[in-house]
Amino acid sequence: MVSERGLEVLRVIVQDYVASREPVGSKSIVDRHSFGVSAATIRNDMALLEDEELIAAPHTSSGRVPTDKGYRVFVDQLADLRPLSPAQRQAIEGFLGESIDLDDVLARTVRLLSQLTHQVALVQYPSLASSRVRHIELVPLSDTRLMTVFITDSGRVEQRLLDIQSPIDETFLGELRARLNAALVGVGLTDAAASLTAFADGFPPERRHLVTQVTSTLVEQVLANRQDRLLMAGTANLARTEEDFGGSIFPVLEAIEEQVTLLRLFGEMEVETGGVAARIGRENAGFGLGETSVVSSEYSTSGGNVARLGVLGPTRMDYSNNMAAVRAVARYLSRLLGTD
Amino acid sequence: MVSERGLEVLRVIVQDYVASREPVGSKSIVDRHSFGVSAATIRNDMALLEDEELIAAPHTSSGRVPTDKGYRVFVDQLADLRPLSPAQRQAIEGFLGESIDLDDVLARTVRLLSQLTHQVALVQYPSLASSRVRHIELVPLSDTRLMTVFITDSGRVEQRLLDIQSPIDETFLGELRARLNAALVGVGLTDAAASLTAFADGFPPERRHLVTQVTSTLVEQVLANRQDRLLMAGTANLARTEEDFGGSIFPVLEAIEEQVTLLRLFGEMEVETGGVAARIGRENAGFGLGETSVVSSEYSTSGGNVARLGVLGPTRMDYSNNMAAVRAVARYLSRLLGTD
DNA sequence: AATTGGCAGTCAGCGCAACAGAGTGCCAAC
DNA sequence: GTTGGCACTCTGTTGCGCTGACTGCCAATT
Repeated sequence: MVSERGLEVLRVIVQDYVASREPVGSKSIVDRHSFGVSAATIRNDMALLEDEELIAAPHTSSGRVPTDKGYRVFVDQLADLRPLSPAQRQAIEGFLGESIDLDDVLARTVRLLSQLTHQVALVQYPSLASSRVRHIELVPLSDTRLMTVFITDSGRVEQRLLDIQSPIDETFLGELRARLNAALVGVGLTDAAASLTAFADGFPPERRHLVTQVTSTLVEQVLANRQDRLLMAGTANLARTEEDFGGSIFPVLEAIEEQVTLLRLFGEMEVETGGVAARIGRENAGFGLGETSVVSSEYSTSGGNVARLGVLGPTRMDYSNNMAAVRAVARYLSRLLGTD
Repeated sequence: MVSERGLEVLRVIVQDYVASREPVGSKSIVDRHSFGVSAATIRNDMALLEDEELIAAPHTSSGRVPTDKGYRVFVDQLADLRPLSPAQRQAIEGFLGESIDLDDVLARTVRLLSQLTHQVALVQYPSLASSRVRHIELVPLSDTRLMTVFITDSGRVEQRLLDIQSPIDETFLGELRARLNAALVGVGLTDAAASLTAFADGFPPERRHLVTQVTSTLVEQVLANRQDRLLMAGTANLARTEEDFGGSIFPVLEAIEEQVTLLRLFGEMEVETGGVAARIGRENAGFGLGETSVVSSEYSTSGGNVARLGVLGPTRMDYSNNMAAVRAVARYLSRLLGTD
């Protein structure tokens, strides 16, 4: 069994390795940290840690490096998430405080997060599964063009253009608008599609065609809204930390472009201590990201929607700092969007 | 002076070097191409090409590599832009043909272009400097929330949310909407901001506050619209071609994230032969992209707006293929958006 | 004047051997 | 449980010589 001091040794191995990118040996541990014991003792502890597969030696005679399992223990038991400094805190508030609308808030958030962590930052748009229709607007642009605008109570707005055959009858458009809103405002997105498909039935045959065109466009908009989107920033950090990705960042860049992968990954993350979750190294192998870790947390909006935000980087990353930053930003964002 | 055959030698050096990534020597040239002369003769030609600084030798005794100037001559005089194959052409039409709206067209375009060229693809949103206001819509969302929607004749739609103090008077809102549209529809974006600042003067003092709030939001939207945006795809290709970027793709990823840089670069590009322009290697040094080339072309929309689209990759890229692809996509896109 | 074969010279890349340095594992002693 | 000591292992570096690829030049040829 690994002793108390053994875990402490694991902690400094993780810390030193993350800081220096070099395998850490028993000698350098006693030099840099005051354990009050000799290098030989540390060596004994390290032998135990190696038995538990928490650390490993790249070559027969070199220092040790944390394994994925070692990082896991570090994250779960050893990392101290000290709160951000007041200055950092103030930076967050100052930076996000000036935002105009939801898009702007999230765009600022993702940049902020990448600056705080020096990693690739990810922010998921609030999932709209549980949000409701707030308003539907039909705007005639010309004789044969119509714009449909679709607004949810989480502040998301989506518009689409629509070409129609016959010239638009303004009066009828007003009636259609009123009836659409009457039928849909307050309805959850999951049910909205169903309501829409039956909607045209209540109209006289000569109107059906137009109404069906409009409702099917709206159905598309509902479905498009359900698909989550992802914002990203800080991809240049991948080049900086390239060696840590086992030689090539190609699969990482691919996953980033293929947002679906990252969304699935987010979806599999569970909330853990302090609301911050981490997926480490090979735990992501199924996504082609075996040398990559993701740290994420949930945030919530006034509508009761939840979404995730986090950072992605090499397995060898500064978990303490990144988890603290993710937690702080998630909390602040929840507060900002909650008092809506 | 460089002879006719000398230029032919330059062409095969560029082609072979791009294909193999290895300096090409006189022997391999006579082996792979039928010049009908001996290696010594080719060597004489190569000596001349070197005098003109069109090629260079990495080491005293190795094959030659094109210089930036060599690529420039290749692009301007030697590259044959054979049209795409019917199959490729059909792929373009099939892929872009199904698009729904402007956003969707451009998103598909950029992905298509990166697939055709295996490089990072860039598509600029149509510059709105020369486009006009088509419609303004004010949508009350609740007692104290208003959404402003701003539509241009190039099909761009932008919305913003607005909190106001006093409850909204629906009738007045209708009047405001009508007067805004009367004053602005058809006005160019460059003049719209000016019209808006004076707009509130025509209203009674008790209405001024609300009107000013609305108009200043609209001014913001006008200005935001003038800022060009850029879509990108295929960044994973940077990892594939990494060695060609002098070791690190960091500055490239940085420039990509800092869209302003790329937009300035686009802005400096002149149209050349066949409508396709290229900026090669050190010509981009001012942007921190000294080992990067950009191939781009213009496309136009029905509103008379023009914007650029292109690809970005290492100096050592397949200019023939990329220029042909950029030209074809730009032409097809112009046709698609022109018959609007 | 252009082309050619021949030949000496240059340099990168590779394999090999030797070496220094860092770190471990183990053991006997405390 | 802890410590100092010692033999052992392995990496990374350096120096050396060799090979192969190419060039540059020259004198001969067409």
